[in-house]
Amino acid sequence: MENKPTRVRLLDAAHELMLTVGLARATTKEIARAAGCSEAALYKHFDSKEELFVLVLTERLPPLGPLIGGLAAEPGGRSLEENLTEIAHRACLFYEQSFPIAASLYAETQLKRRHDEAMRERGTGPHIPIQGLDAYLRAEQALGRVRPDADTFAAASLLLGACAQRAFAYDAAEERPEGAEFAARLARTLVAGLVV
Amino acid sequence: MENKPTRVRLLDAAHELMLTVGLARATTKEIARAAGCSEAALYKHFDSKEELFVLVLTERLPPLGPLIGGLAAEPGGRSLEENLTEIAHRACLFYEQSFPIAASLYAETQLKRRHDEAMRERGTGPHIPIQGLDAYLRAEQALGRVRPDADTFAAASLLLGACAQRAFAYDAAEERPEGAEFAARLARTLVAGLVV
DNA sequence: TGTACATCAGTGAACGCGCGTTCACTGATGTAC
DNA sequence: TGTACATCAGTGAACGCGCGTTCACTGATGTAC
Repeated sequence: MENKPTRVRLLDAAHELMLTVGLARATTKEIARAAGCSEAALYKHFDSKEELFVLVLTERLPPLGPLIGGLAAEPGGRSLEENLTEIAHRACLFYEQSFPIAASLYAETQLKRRHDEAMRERGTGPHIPIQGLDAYLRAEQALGRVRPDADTFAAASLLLGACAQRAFAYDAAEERPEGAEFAARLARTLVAGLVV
Repeated sequence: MENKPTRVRLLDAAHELMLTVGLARATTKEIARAAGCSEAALYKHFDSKEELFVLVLTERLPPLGPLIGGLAAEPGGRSLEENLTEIAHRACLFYEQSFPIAASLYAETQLKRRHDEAMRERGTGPHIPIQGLDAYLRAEQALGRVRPDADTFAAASLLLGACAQRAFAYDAAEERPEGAEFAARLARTLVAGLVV
């Protein structure tokens, strides 16, 4: 198929199938076929189908936490609203990509528990980006660019929550709001508030 | 088991198993066992396992849209922040209950498409509450209780997004924020904004 | 009231199928002397 | 250089199992005369 190593082709194929047909129909037969090798070859590279899935989850889903953590380390720079817009934009892209796969774990609660455990041990997880954004906002607060009595955790939850929900709320609808513009609108609204 | 009709016991059992072991392991054998009848009886009441699942999805998941729609019809009353707190609180409970089941559809994209189609035809779906809250905020805007230049759609996305994300972001963590307090913090932050 | 038949909710046992996994094997490449 | 053996990535065919589904059947209840 391609000239990548078989192991990589198998991870690619599993990832692709999890997105297109879903976890439940991503069978070893289909994965092997998409990777251009035999099912037996799959078992030369991975102990089990479940191990392959866990590796896709931990290796293929891009981390959002570090990205936000970096910003928290050096607040200031461009305006608060500009920084929040960029964070929201990246979060939109991140959730768009990772949500469908992460969500499908709810169909296999046992696999989900195993994955949750693995994330907890590695100190990561879906609540980490919220913590990171919270930390960034507190750093801005220290610089006087955020109101001293503002609830930074609630603000972080609002911004990232909207980006995450965007990934699934428009699946049944015609189309979802475009990421960049959506991010800018969220940031502006969060910064300014609803009343004067 | 209980003295409800068999059909209802089967729906209950399917619902319960979807939550506990997940869609993938909610087999006809287990559902029948939990309902206290034979697998054959299941097929007397439902054409297929998939039909049973679709019925759980459409009949058992409480609607959030109407609840918010009702508020939009009569804005005013208590303060804006109080109204938003109540909406957020109810949204937290709603997503907590429905998210795990709705998410597991991502593991079976074919079943998901069928369910998306059914929702579209009934004029419902996960984006409807956002529209409803948007409409409510515009009504408050007309009353002068929301800034005239505020982005009501962005605000609705922020508030409900945070409530939805709460349902899944804390699964791997120790515990999730308590709903009522979380709702109040979100509402206050959204109303007031981050800068003066 | 008794008899004959119809309807209904439900069952135990079997069916075929597709799944994850393993088996014995192959052909190509590397290595020791 | 030739020979003998080791290693390695990979295969085709089979395995047993659990799944969704169907089959022929049962016992209880209703109904006509």
